[in-house]
Amino acid sequence: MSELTENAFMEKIVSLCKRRGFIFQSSEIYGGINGFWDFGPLGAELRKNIRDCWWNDMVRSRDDVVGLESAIIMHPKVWEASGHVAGFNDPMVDCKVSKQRFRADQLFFAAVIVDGKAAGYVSALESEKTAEELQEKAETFKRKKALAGKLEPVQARDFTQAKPDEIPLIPSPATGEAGSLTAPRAFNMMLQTWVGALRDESSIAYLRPETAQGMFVDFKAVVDTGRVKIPFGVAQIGKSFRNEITPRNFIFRSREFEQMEMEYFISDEDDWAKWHRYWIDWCRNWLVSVGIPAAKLSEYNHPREKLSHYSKGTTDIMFQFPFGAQELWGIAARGNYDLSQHAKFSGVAMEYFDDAARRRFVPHVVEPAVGVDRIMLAILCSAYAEDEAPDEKGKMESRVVLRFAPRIAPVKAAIFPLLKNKPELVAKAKEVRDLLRPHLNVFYDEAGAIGRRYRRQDEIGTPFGVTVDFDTLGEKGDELRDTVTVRDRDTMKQERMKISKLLEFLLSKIH
RNA sequence: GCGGGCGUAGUUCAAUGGUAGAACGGCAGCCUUCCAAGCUGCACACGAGGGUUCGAUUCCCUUCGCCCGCUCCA
Repeated sequence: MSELTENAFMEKIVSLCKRRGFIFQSSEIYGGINGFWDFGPLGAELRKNIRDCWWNDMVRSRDDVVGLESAIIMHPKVWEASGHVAGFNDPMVDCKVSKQRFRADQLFFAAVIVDGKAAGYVSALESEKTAEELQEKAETFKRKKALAGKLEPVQARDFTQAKPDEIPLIPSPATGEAGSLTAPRAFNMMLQTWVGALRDESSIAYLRPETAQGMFVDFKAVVDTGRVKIPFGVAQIGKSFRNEITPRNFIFRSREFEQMEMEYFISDEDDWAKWHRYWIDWCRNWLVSVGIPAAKLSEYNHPREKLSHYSKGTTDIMFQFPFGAQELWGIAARGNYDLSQHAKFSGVAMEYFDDAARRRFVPHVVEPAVGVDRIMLAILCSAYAEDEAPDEKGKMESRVVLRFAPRIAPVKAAIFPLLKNKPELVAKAKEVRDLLRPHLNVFYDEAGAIGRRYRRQDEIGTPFGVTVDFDTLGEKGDELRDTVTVRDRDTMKQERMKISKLLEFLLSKIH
């Protein structure tokens, strides 16, 4: 696809999601708020299905994974231990001309002083020889300006020490020209609030930027009570918050999002790479099981030099979004960094005692982390299709259809009376609805021509349409009495079956 | 956060310095024996705030939001 059609494709997804009640801009009546989304009736169903599938497959179907729901707001020290507080408080400086951004404490500058008078400023980024670089730049500066006199040795300072009246005079390391640098600003990606009656430094708390820390902080509690044996995992689904500078690409990057994370604890002597691979494969298979085509998935291994010092390896499962291949699921081997950090900060030993080996150790961890929102978007992008369907007169017309995997579809089956002005059809159709409703999310619709009703369901991805017609009532004899037609969303083919077989049939297709 | 583009019914679009139309969609009714049929009726919009003006959806400013490109993504 060309760039234009990729963008057009996204716009179709966005407007379908709005039109059919999957996704709304948050607070729309007040003009909206950037980076937050609401999920309408069908969106809420779709997300519930995503969460339920994950939870069933990740937790309930396994002997070695247990669930957890930790609080969104935790003790502020959690985020000091995890590194989020320090990592988020770096003051940053923007160059308005080059659009580059620098950490203020890594951007150095010095006044050029000739014969005791300040002639201007030079700047350089932190390196092994920042001082020499500044000295050389000062000499070049003096030569270019043809200044006579004695150049004093430069005194390097970092940008956090720049006085407000100096900032406009300091050249950008990117352009060499002064006047384009902003004052240092702190970019703290954590949303914060105050807990309790007082609003001061001591009452600051953060909305979690990831759910993972809950599993680490509660590690001992789970081990002591959960009857778990290494290797084992702790899984959690929940909202997380990051004050993203640029939320973009619909729900791909937002400020409030929902994560599904699992920390798989293994022995420090176990082969982490084996488990890393195991979970990458598990995640890929799971994605395929919810209807994401394997052909749109790829893997990206983070290069060693870019990994955090504690990380042994991180692999992202990438999905080919309309706006490019982007991270969908990150599988990180985090060593024992997190547990060790919490042991250090809390003073509580984060160890596991291996009864068989009579040995105590800090487990290592492999973490598959994914967002409900990104999976939802990947599913929507994978499912969207336009094909041809015949109209009443047999003429081909284009049809919009969401080809959701049945297990993920918000509505599993729609129930229709062929005509709504025939009370017998309506009554029978409602009977069928009531038969299925305790087991499946079904939708009853009698408004409009039957073809229109099929199309409406196509657009929201309902895999099956069940129609009650005159044959159901026995118009053509007992052979067909109490049979209905079941129409397949993708093939548009119909199959007639006994109402008594209907539930069994649908369940077999859906699970 | 920076630069560019854009904000009109649910959606996709039109028109206009004198307070807005269409198509599709929605709802109700009639009709209709399987793929968006037809007829009738109904509801629904100028993102927000300020300014200029006798009068602003239209011009200007601000703001919010969306899209694109940078940046960011620990």
